[in-house]
Order: sequence, then C-alpha cells, then structure tokens
Amino acid sequence: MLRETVADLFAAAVRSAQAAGDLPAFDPPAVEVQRPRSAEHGDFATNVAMQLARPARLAPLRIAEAVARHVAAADFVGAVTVAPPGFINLTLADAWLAGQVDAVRAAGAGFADVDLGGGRSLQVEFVSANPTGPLHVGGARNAAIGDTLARVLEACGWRVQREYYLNDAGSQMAKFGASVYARYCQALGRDVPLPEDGYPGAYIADYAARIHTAAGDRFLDVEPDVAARELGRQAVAAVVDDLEAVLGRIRCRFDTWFSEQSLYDSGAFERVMRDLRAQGVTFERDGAEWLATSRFGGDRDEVLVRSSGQPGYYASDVAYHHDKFVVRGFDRVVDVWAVDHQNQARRMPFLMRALGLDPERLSIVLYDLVKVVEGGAEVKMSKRRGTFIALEDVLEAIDADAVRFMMLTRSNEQVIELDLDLARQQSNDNPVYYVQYGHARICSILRVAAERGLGDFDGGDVARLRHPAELALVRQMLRLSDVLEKVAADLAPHHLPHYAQELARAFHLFYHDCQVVDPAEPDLSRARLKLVDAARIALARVLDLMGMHAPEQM
RNA sequence: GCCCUCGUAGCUCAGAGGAUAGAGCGCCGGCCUCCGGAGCCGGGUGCGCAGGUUCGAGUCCUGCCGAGGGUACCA
Repeated sequence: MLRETVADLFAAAVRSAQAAGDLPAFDPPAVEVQRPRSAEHGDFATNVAMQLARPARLAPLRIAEAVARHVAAADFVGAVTVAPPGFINLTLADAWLAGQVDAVRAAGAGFADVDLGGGRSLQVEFVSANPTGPLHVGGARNAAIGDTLARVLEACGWRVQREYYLNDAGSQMAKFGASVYARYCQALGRDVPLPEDGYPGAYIADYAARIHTAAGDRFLDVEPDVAARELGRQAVAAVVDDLEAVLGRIRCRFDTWFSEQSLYDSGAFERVMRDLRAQGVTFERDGAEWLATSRFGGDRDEVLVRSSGQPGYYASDVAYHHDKFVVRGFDRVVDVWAVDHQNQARRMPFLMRALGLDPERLSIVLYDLVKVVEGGAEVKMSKRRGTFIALEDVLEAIDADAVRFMMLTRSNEQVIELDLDLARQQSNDNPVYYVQYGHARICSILRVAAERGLGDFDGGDVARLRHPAELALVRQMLRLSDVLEKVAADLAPHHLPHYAQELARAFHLFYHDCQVVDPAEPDLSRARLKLVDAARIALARVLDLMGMHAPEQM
C-alpha cells in the first residue's frame, strides 16, 4: 500500500522532471520500489534512474538527482537522497511514523488488511488426504499452508471458503472397505484374510472395533461385497470425525467436506461428460474414452473413462473442478497439493481450457514432503504400507503452535526434515515462543501500567515518540501489509513467520532501550503505552494469521 | 532416459535482478537497585562447480555434479 504510494510519488517525480526540462522526454518505465536491506538507505529505494540511463542518455547519478529534486512534498516523506550508482532513497518522516501508532490502534483487528480481492469468492481446497486412516505429519504441512493462505487471503479482501475433498470413490476406497471388513470379521472370530493389497495398518482394526461397538455383528450375515462397501462407508465417517478433531487441534476448520462419490451419485459427472462430448473434445481409443487435452496444450491426451467402464482419476478432477467453477461459481480456486502430484498439477491448465475456463483462475500450490527421522533413521510414510507418523502422535510431544510454526517457516519448495527426537528435545526453542513472548510481555506491561495509575493512555501524544527504537518498531508494524500482499501474490506463507520474528525482535529491542511505564514521566509513558498497544495489535494479528495463539501470559 | 524442485554459516533455514548476503539453533564472552532474562549486546570471509545475459546475478539462461520427487486406462 505505502509501497505503491511511494512508487506513484517517484513516477510523478520523473514526469515532473521531464516537464521541467531536467530530463529528456521519453516513455518512462514502471517505477520499481524496493525495501533497502540496510537502514542507512532509508525505508524505500528505487532504481528508476539506472533504468532510465539508456533512454535518457545520461549518467544514472545525474538522473537520480534530477528526479529527487522533483519528488513532491508529502506528510510521510522525511528525506529523499541519492546514492551511487544511482539509487534514490526515501526515508519516512519521524512525525508521520509516530502518527501511525494511532492509525494502527484505530484499525484494531483489521490492521494491515489490504483489499486485493474486492469481495470476490475464492476457495482454498487443502489437506484432502485420503480418508483411509489418520492424518500423518505431511498432512499437517498441507493444513498449515492451506489454512494460513485462507486467513491471509481473507485479510486481502477475498471471500474465502475452505474445503476438504474426500476421495471416497474408486479402487482405494474398495480396498479400504475390504480391509475394514476383514478386521471386523477377524475380531468376531471369522477367518477372513486381509485382501492382498489391503491396508495393513493397525488402526484399521480400531475402526472395525468402533463399528462393531456401534452396530454389533449384523454385518456377518450380509453378503461380503455389500458388507465391505457399507463398512467402508462407516469407517470413512469415523475417519472424517478423527480428521476433523486432529485438524481442530492445529486450528484448521473446513466449511465443507466435499465427497468425490457425490459427483457420480448426483449425475454431475455424467453431465460434464455430455458437455465435453457435445463439444467434441472427447474420443474413443482402445475401448477407453479420452479427453483431447493435447488440443489444449498438453503433450498427451488423458483417459476419462477406462476400458473397464470405470472413470479414471482424471475424470474426478474434471468433474470436481467443473463443480467448483461452473456449478458453484468461485472466482478463484487455490488447491494445495503435495509435490508428488506435480504431474497432475501440470495438467490442470489443459483441463481448465477444455472446460472453457481461464486457467489463471486456478492456482495449484505445490509443497514438498515432510521427511521424518526417528532414532536416526528415516520413517518412510505410507498408509498403504501402514507405516507413518500420525500428526496426533507428534502433537503429544510438540505444541500445536510450534508444529504450525515449523511447517510454515520453510518455503513450499523445501523438503522439511523433522527429526522427532530433536524436535521433542528442542520444542521449547521454537521461535514461535519468541513471538508469543513479545505479546505476553506487552500484556504484562499493560497490566503494570494499570496498577500504577496509567491504565488510561488514550490521551497520550504520539508526537513524543522519537526514539530510534520506537520508530523502528513502528516501521516493522507497517511492513505487515506488504508481507500479506507478498504471501497472497506468491501463495507463499513462509514469509509470515519470518516477519513475525522481525516484528517481535523490534519490540524486544524497544523494550530493552525504552522504559515504558514510568510514573515520573506520565506523558512519555502514555505515548509509549500507545505504541506498545499498537505492537500488541500487530503481533496478535500476525499470530492469528498463522493460526497461532497470542497468549497474555506464558 | 525425460520432466520438476532443491543445493546459502557447524546444523535448520530466509533472501522482491541492486548497495556491506541475514536469522534461529549450537559454541564463547558480557548485560538488570528498573515495566516478564522465554529478553538484550558482542564474537563468522558461507551462496555446489563452470560458463553466459546484465550497468549490476545467491536471484535469470546453459552445461555439469549432488539430493529429493514425478514420469500408468493407480489415486
């Protein structure tokens, strides 16, 4: 926001310099504004003079000086300077910065909101792990990414719906049902072997036992195929209950749990197929029905209906995304998938075009795997093999906020290595506590202030805030909007925890340098209490956007 | 084989084509008669290798090396 204002200011300065004859006339390029790494270089910098050197045929430094002279006065502009090889640096005005403390407090819970979505609808579909067993830690990464993106996109003005796609159709489901059926029968003394390619995990027996408790042994008399299907259905319902519970523990909630099977039951799939056939983008080959994705940019065609008559997995993707965009009419959809779906992700744009939809409306967030190490060896995770680390078990050892922070801090493309032994040992070192401690410390200061007769500081005059540490803290708070824009634009939530640490650091530094509550200096105290209160708002906002608690005490 | 991602400090990781590449952990040494020491300060020649593009490359391109993932009428 502020960044754009600064860019506009520089762009106007370029035009003004041209109008005054200080620069030759030419079409100026878009002005790029960056945040300098070093504080000596001010709050914002532009390289526009370097970019102009060629068209203007002048030395960058000369151009920079000319543009800098034409930067209009504004309340937020403190100083405009020029530095070799041609940077124009802008420093925010101290008085304006101090004034932002009141602005932050006025904004309250909506602080740093930035309207990019304009109220348009957006669906974030995430987790969507197969409902055939407990959620493993990789699912926690998906959950942290998806939920945080949903929160950030809401803060960015999108009307967000959160969805979990239940893969409750197809062959995996049949194997799951057969596995539950086998365990159910075994528990009741019948020797029904686990299917060859069934699920070997011990939890299958738990679900069988739960169904037995609820429904008794009546499925023993039901024809096995029918019983397996029904037990599968009931087990999925139980799994979903468990998923909802464990996801709730890491503060993820879903608006809808969308059943894949419903696409077939409702006839939605057949309707989409009819549309595609009518458009002539399907064809028969080798007894299967294909979608001619190669006509839409794909390097191959995709099977919709297998020669067996069963729909392939691509069929579900087609029908499901048709439902999202055409039936339900989302303006945008963000799907959060693990990197092992990279091929599927690559094909999505072709699917969109085949449906007559703009591929830009669909974003796929691919994140890399969570590699779990325990006892010095990697634990290969596979539900089908029955070996995996359940999120639930991790949460026994590590606090939910710490788990989220860990999952969020790495960029999506990084493999996360989770050493369980190390994590258990070091969970108190998790940086989330540094951020939360800042928040708790502020709350403590506010309590002390009230005890010492400074509980009402609304009349404090922020103009008294001039200390470098005070202004540095304000500067950090004001960055949050930029961070949100960045997270939303790149669908990269990892910027948030990094920013949170910097914000907390700015607060701790300020706290170290400046006495907040000082009855001998009531006016200064009231001004600083306002600043501290604003910092509380900012810290609470960041923590909430990451789905973490902002404790008043620790 | 082909495709995708990654390779930055002892370890785990940030880094919006710009200025002197940062943080956490670990290690060493300091800091409160005062609002929470889960804090603060100091201690460091690390961008896998080789070319290229650019006024400027950790960042973009090519090749190589190393790690992971993907390459079905499986989901």
